[in-house]
Amino acid sequence: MPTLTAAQRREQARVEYDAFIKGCPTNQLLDRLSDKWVSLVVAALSNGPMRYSDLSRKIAGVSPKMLTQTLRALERDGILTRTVTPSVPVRVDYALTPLGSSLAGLLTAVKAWAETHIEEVHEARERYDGTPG
Amino acid sequence: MPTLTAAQRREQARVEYDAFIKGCPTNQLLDRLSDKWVSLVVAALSNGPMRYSDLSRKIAGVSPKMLTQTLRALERDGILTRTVTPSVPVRVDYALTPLGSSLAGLLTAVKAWAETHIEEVHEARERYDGTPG
DNA sequence: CCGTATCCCGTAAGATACTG
DNA sequence: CAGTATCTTACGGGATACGG
Repeated sequence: MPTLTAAQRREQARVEYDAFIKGCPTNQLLDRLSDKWVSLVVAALSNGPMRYSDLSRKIAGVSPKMLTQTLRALERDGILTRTVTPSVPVRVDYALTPLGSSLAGLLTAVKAWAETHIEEVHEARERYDGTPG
Repeated sequence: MPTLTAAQRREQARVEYDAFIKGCPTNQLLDRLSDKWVSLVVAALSNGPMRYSDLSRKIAGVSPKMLTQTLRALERDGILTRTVTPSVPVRVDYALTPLGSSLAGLLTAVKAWAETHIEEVHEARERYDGTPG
């Protein structure tokens, strides 16, 4: 392997990395799951099906755009189902699939971890911020 | 409660939401954890301490900026420690704290979920993409 | 070797208005 | 009610060069 610039090495590393995650799709999915709205939507639905307006109310501050975008992505991945009832007005229900439920369990565990350890994190931050140097 | 515009209601909802996560800091931490680089760094360190250059090699494609930024944030939150050995050249080791290790366990579980269910996700995507309308 | 500092750009995502 | 369409803006994040 000849001499490479830092940029070339980084580029090559990225290509190898991309190739790697084709065989080991962990990082692809981790990427998808590392999304604020995904966590919130899945957590919200873990208590049972919800309508679009229910979700937009529960996940306060979410714009219709992001909510729809997130719901579509999760539907595509088989995490949740979208059920349209052609009444007037239209009614749409979102529910976790069994696949989604199993994921919700893990995200709930992370949520519980946050609840349990938030004080330690706060103390760590004060310690860190208070350190002069 | 008087009539509010959609914007006003959204604004108010966001304020309440912010107030809510002050008492229930779950979402704050979830936000922090919902980061691609956080997941990768914590996962990388779950096998033991690593030096800066080790991390930048293992987490292929990461720029020095993002790596440092992520490491500092996690250090501040007490997730990992940064140990400088004043040799020449300088040596810096990063290691998970017990707090970080407990988190790593959960993230590993999510990672395992991804590995287990990636095929289902792929099938779901093909089904979704193949659906004409 | 371990970063910091700077520039810069693409895009994620919020606000807003409108439709079936 | 359940979204779509459009504009705009902030900022995440990459490239690069340099300092301790």
